[in-house]
Amino acid sequence: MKAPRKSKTEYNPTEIEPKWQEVWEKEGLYQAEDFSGKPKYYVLIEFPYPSGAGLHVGHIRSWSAMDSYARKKRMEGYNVLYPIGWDAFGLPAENYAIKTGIHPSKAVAQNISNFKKQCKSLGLSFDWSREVNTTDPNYYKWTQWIFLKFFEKGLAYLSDVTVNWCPFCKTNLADEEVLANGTHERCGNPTERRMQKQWLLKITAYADRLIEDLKLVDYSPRIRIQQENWIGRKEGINITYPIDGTNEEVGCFTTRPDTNFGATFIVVAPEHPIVAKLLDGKFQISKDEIKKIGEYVKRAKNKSELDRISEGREKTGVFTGLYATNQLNSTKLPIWISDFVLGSVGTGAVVGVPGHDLRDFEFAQKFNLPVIRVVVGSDGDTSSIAEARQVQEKEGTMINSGFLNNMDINLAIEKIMDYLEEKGWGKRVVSYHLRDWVFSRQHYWGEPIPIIHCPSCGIVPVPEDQLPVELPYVEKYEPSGTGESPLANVKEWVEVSCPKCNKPARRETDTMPNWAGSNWYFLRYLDPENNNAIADKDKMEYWMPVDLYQGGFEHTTLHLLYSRFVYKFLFDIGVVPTSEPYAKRRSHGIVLGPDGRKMSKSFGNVINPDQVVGKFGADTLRLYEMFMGPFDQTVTWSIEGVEGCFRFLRRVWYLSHSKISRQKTTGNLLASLHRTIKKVSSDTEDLKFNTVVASLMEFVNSWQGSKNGLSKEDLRKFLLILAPFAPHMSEELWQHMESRSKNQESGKEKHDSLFIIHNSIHGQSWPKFDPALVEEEIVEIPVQVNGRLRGTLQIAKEEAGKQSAVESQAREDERVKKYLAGKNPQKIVFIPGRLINFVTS
RNA sequence: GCCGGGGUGGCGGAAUGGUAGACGCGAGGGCCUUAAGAGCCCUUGUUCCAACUGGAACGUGGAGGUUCGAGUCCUCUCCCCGGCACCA
Repeated sequence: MKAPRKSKTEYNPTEIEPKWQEVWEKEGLYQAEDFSGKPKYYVLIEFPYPSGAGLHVGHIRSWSAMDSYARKKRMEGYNVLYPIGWDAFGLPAENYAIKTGIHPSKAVAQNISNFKKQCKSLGLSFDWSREVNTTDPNYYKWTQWIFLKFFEKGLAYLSDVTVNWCPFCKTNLADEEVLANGTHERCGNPTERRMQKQWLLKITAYADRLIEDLKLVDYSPRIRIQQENWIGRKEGINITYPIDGTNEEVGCFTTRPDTNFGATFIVVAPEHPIVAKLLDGKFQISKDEIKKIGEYVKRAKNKSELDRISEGREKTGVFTGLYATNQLNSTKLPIWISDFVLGSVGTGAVVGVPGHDLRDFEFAQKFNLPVIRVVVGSDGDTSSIAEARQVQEKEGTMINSGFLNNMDINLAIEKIMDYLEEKGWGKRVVSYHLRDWVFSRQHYWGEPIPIIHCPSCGIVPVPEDQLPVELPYVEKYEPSGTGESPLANVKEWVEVSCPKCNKPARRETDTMPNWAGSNWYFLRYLDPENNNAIADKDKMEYWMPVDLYQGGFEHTTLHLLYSRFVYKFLFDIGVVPTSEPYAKRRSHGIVLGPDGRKMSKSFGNVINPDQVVGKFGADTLRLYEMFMGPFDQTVTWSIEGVEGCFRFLRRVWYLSHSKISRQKTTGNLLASLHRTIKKVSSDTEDLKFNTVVASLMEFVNSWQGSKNGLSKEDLRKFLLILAPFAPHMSEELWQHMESRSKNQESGKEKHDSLFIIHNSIHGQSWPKFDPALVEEEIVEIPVQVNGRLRGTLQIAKEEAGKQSAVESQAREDERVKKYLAGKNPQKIVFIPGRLINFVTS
């Protein structure tokens, strides 16, 4: 065949890619249409924090995969919404401002423009007309509005919370800023914990619904399980123990009341109310003891992370001198104080059952408290107190437990709960691992909390018509040094008059956490310019819920849970139309550097996507990111792999110019095309992008190996299924074909994009496969003797379904004969069209 | 410790309980070329027996089990990664 002109055979992505990006943008190809008659499909990716480092190849993995998915959906006739925006509040911008004096908004704008440029150079089909930015006052006006609604409904409240404090930097720290050894990541000094008034959101009020409604959505199992575990719902009972010689009692939460006959002590947290009363001298204990207790409590409360880590699990504690009574068996339980009991968990007090709980056992050992065994495990171990191995069994039988004896523990749990409730000694309760959500930050670069503190009226919400409370422009971003946000230093902003009584008052100077803006951004895409509401109701009605939400595993617990909570709240107050925001959630694995380590500047293993695009083009990069490995698993970057994808595309380019037949596509190649259409269709739907790419490659291999090549009609079909994965090249080749055929007809120059669906003569839409062609004419049937492969038959499709035909032909095979050795099989397993197995023994 | 994910050639990885290793990379050989590059063709799990056609055994972290048949299902166990971590 004649070699085509060089310019046509040379695959030059850097030339064709920017060209089509410009055309697509000019024609607004990816703008979603509100209220379109087509079925809607909302694909959501997690909007990025626009860091100074630019796009990470990890972003690109997720976004180009979803881009392919969105493109395919469009080609199938859906009205697809695939938007992007910027989650631009956050510490890095603030730290950068402290270092350089450059205002965060300026740095952020710069980073966004860089991100945008990078996105566009990848040909991602985002609807840029709906771009949102959490730091835009028109956006955060609504973040603040949501807060006011929470406040109005009593779900936002102020409370004393322990915070991480760096005494050296004089600032509060987020948990992420405190290293595992308890030091501040920036300055390396030990951090402390101290109490501070903070705003909290009552997410615990939604705990049950957040679990329950997981049934309504399609999340992958591991995501669902992680959410359930994070919420950590536990059914148990609060048992009360009267304190001897007082009118006081102490309540302990437990999930294992069956073991209560084995209780030998009670431990309360240093924060427990009874401790304060003790120190106030409300009970009859000596001054010396009070002093001792006071010292322990003080030490425990001030204990820094560093101290706690260095102590490990070593138990500490102090005896209060008080005893409580276990009303079940009238045992006296000494009351101790120890910091292994957390004030914020359960009732802040635990009943010690050292025979059946590891921590209680360690505590008992340390302070010589008795250990009683009340459950026998399935191993029949009844070892006595002295050698008691600590056991936290899941099943077993009760002993030493009065009326519970010989019962299965699960039955015993029910029985004793009934009994305790009947006697008025306990009350069934549900406890959660989930805590209320601390919603204050003492930083500059966040949404101001729209609250005013008035000396006479107290806490006063900023009236809605005064939103947004804009972040003032400041000169200094350094923390105030008192633990307040830098905003506290902006006198003219802080000092306002009270909206209620008009007297002088002060603004709240705390700002919201990074999560605030990202809780509801997917709603703003639906109506980004709206000044009267979060978004127009009809638009939300049309688009919600998000059909597919795709993001990283690291956001499974926090962001996903928080945003579901906020959305449910908005549903309850009638703002949004559905009870769950995301119909389907899938997560992707992270991309590691070529050395198998997490990409990081300090390792020098960061892959710069711009360089890859510059060398190989966006199509290659996108294809490779999907080919690397299973979408939901961690993958390692490989430069050789990128080259392989480039080679593949170049081969497509070459074959499209050279191996085209005037006749219809025949035989294997035709069957291969239809099989590929089938595979690409279903695997894309299942987000199995690595095998999508593999099947495209497989097809191109058979194209290359074919005698006559593809017909033009079938080349079009191939380009259509390639298009979501290599959009630029597909469009270029498509247009090239169009102009060749149309120039002959009409000489018309401009042609419709491959991505526009209309019922043209070429049927520009996602191609359908012919089921008849997908089936092989001649199939291979493996023949086994005793489950071992001894031969394969080539047999016509319709014959392969008949046992008689397959069996007789199989018996003819020399090797099969040899292994049967003249014996008649005792059994023949025949799976029609799949396999035959002779069983002789 | 708890929860989750994973372990398959030299490497990344395929595989509705039914021919393990698709596809890509790497490697070896050949063609093309003045040469280099690119491209094209062949080979490529291990071991052994054959010797150019082929055949056998072993083989999916390990040990058992279910099954005509197990990478896939069950039990136990080891290792790696991620998250949480004294949560009663």
